[in-house]
Amino acid sequence: MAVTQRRFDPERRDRIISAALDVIAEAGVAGASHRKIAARADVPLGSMTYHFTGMDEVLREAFTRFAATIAVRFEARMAQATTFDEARAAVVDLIHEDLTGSARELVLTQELYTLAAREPVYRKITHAWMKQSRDALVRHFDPATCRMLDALIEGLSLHAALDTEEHHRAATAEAVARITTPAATHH
Amino acid sequence: MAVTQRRFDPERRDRIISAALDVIAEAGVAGASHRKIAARADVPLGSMTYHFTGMDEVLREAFTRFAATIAVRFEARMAQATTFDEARAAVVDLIHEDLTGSARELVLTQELYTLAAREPVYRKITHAWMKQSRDALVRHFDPATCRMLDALIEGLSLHAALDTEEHHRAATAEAVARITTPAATHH
DNA sequence: AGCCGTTGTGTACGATCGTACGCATGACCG
DNA sequence: CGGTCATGCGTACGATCGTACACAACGGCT
Repeated sequence: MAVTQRRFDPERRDRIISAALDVIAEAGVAGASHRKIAARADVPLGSMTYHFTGMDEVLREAFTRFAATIAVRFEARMAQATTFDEARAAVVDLIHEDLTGSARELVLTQELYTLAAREPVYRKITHAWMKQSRDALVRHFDPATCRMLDALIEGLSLHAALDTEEHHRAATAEAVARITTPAATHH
Repeated sequence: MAVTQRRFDPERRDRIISAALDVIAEAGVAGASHRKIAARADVPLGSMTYHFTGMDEVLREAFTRFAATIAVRFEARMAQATTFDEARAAVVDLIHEDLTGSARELVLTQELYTLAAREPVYRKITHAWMKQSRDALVRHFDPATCRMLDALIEGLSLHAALDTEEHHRAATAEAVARITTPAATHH
């Protein structure tokens, strides 16, 4: 019956990972089960244990892909900028366009951080993500500033996403301007 | 005989909430169950449904208490400062002493944020927390700066906690100095 | 063409979950 | 001092979970 196409289906594994991200976005890591993910990916339950050693492996691969996706967009956004001012503007765009809009991405990011807070394995993923972000920034700013700016982006995005009142671009731009301006040395 | 004191035992409810925080810190919201929490609090399973309508209520009260605890410490730290420079130093201390050290608090914070990212009910808790933090800052900085500084604190704490390499106080101090120094106006 | 081994699937089991509900227990009042 | 009723507990049930394992389905080799 033209049905199964069982051997050599590399797409199956990918579909499971995508489905896992969907399920996690909707129900959280807490609510993600082999059964739900299998149903969402339209694969039999047995496929889960066949393709993955356990839920941990699914989560690790899912979040690795997720982090890579976001990081690539981050890099693309920063690569467009050529001048210092454009770089600053790009950061503001990044916070307001990319990192704030989607509830799905906010949720997935937080789920990942929660895992990373508890288990070092997931921290590798966040660490790679952070490094990739800083590498995208270092073309425009000095290394020390990159760290501060990266942290500021993180905080502003999170607060903008969780806060009820709207955050204005002007305020973000001001914050970015400040953090990228060396303070007068004093002692 | 002063023993069981079944009626009017307000301590029981509190113990359950404390136990819930312990369990969540260890096993995450995902791994927290009525049974585990009851066992940890040394109360019968039936007490869970008796004192709370469901897990949601337990989580809400637990995280409300947690957020209040952290916020109070935040306020205490900031209240010690009298001058502008002391306030800046207090912020640096806050990041390095209070917010980075404990794995338990990192985990609980992230678990809360994850819930807040998905459900508005929990966002009320984070919102109140953020407001309380900003109120503690506003004695020393202007409102706009408070928002930026609050976001910076969030980002720096998170990155310091998740990053493998050590973050130095000097870098934090520099970031705080920058964010609390108005940028030269330009247009 | 027909066997064979790899690849993938269906199912059944034991554990654990939240919740409902009947009953013990002790406080309070007459 | 004893009856009554709100308070709190033990237990049992149905649902859902991850996983093991027997077996179906096919490509390749002779």
